[in-house]
Amino acid sequence: MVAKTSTLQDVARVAGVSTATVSRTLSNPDLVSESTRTRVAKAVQSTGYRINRAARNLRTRRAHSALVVLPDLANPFFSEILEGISRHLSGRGYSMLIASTNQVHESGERLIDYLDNARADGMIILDGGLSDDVVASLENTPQAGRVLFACEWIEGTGFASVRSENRRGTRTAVRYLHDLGHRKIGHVTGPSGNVLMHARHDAFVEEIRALNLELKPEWIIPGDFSLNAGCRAATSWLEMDDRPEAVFCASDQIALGFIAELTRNGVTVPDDVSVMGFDDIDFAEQFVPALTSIHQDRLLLGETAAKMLMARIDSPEDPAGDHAAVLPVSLVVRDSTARPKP
Amino acid sequence: MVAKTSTLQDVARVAGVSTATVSRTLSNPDLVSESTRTRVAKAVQSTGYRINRAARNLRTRRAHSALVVLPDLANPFFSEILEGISRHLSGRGYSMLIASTNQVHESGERLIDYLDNARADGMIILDGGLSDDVVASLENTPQAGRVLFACEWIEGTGFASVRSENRRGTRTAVRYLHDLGHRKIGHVTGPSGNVLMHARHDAFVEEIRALNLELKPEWIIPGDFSLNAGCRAATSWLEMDDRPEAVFCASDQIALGFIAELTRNGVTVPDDVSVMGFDDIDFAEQFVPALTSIHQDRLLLGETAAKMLMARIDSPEDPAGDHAAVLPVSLVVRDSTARPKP
DNA sequence: CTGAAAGCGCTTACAG
DNA sequence: CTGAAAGCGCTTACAG
Repeated sequence: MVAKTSTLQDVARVAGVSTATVSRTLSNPDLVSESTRTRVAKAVQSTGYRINRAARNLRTRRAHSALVVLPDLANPFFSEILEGISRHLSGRGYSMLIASTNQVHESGERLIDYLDNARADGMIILDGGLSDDVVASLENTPQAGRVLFACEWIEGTGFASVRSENRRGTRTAVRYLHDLGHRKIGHVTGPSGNVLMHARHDAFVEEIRALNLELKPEWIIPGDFSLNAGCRAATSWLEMDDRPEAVFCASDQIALGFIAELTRNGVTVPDDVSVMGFDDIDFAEQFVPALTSIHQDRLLLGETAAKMLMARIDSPEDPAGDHAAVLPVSLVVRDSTARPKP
Repeated sequence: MVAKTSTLQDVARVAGVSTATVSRTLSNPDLVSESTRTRVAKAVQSTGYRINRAARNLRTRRAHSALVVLPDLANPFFSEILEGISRHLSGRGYSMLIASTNQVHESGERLIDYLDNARADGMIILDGGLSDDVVASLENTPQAGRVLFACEWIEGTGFASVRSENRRGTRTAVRYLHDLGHRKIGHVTGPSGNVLMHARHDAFVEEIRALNLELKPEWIIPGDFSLNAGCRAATSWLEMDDRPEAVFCASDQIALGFIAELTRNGVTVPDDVSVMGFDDIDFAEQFVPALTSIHQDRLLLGETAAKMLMARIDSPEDPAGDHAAVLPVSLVVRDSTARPKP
């Protein structure tokens, strides 16, 4: 149909007005008389005009896009957060760019380049494990206000952030296991150095103390957030002389790997040991046994992050809304936890 | 450090050369004398110059980014494909934009706008379920050569595509179940109308016929690719008078839901029924029982798609490489399949 | 309400 | 090997 893409000039010529008027009609129709408006509309129709974003971006000094940074694209934990972010962004006419920290690193690119290069107006970072120099580059840029952390964060920095109630969720989990009647409760942690690992580990210990429960050092099993870490933790558990009768895992993936490995070794969950996770990923409900977990609203987390970022892009010095948001979590009881056997 | 972003002009001034020379030095160092090169390099250093992509994009008529279109961002099936795509793209200095078909639809945007707006130089579509008018708009644009389908495709169109060996994988699965000794084999299908559903369903029926096996109509259980579809299929299976003793599911998610629901009903896999999936997602290995499946190399699929797209962006009329690629799949035997009980 | 004109920051024939 | 100049396609004070 349209052989060549037409420009504002073409539309102006057809409509018999200036390019300025066409531009106004498109971005600010109120400034233009109704007759002009309809004339331009027709010209846009007949020419099949589409705005050239590169030109607009250059002129307005806006990229009209935001970058989302993940530690690892292959991790399904993030997909629903992306959905939430994308939903808000696309509603505002923004595009969503995606990059993973390992790839940015590999390709020799720097994260800050996305901002400096005018490729993105802001970024949402889902990785609290950035190296010190990357963090420094982010802090020392005039655009630091347009950098936001979600899920994870970096202690001691001033970046805006969104996260879930990690501490409260953890304490709720421990209390629930305690309420069931368990007195010997263990914990499989996230990766050492990770902020979520710390938040959940510390809250775990606090609640254990608050409940006056025994806590043997070996009941804290170091891991990372993966299925494999759960499998390894199960091996540790099996080798213990004095085993915890309930285990709170720092992620659902850990919990599922833990249960799978136990099942392979003839241990039954929850009859022999109660197991809980954190996150409430889709599979938690379908696993056998279905996993008791702490639910994170990942969609809301993504939407909130996008909303906060847009506020900061719109007015960097005085953004509307919060600088930090902490989203509620909830206990979801399923079949992987039970009262201890008498 | 750098108060204001500096431009090519600033660098030129500091280096005492023209902007043309700076530009050449940066993009085509060979065209420039060594002394100039070092002088410019120093000036770039001292000014903290970063190229403005919007300006370059406008001038070169390239967005230097590609769009990846998913049916649904929340589906973890795609995450590893994204990793593969992103890996190749970032190596070429391209950014990756992500959009989901439902959101594009909701926000009133059209897919083709990404191309028309000069936001993306090409797109990789992972959704064969686009509506007819969307497909038509894609076909009728001069940029149709820069649209590529991956995983799924649309029958009767000329778009380039990458996919896995769906038919061979399916026939391999059926033959494997037959080799184990099963003679009554059922199939839970993907969503009706989906190209993958058709490919796998048709190949299933063909192989059953080739092996001269009985196939009762009710042994073909309609589903979609989800866990829930698997649960529903299990209910159907439980209600049958004459049950298939082995079931090939069109996706791993189906297979896992199927097994979970059977387990809840006291049926043991593989003792009472053998179950297979397709995809070999991460969870397949960790499920109890670990799932026998057909492995798709999703990372390679993503990389191949990106490579093909880049070839088409580089030379639209005569792209290097294939117009269609079909990637090998492989059988992964685990614990969800076994010989029939005597 | 509308237009002429400048300019966003690059790249690239063209000429030397 | 290098520079002057045009131009990519928009937006936006400024003036009327």
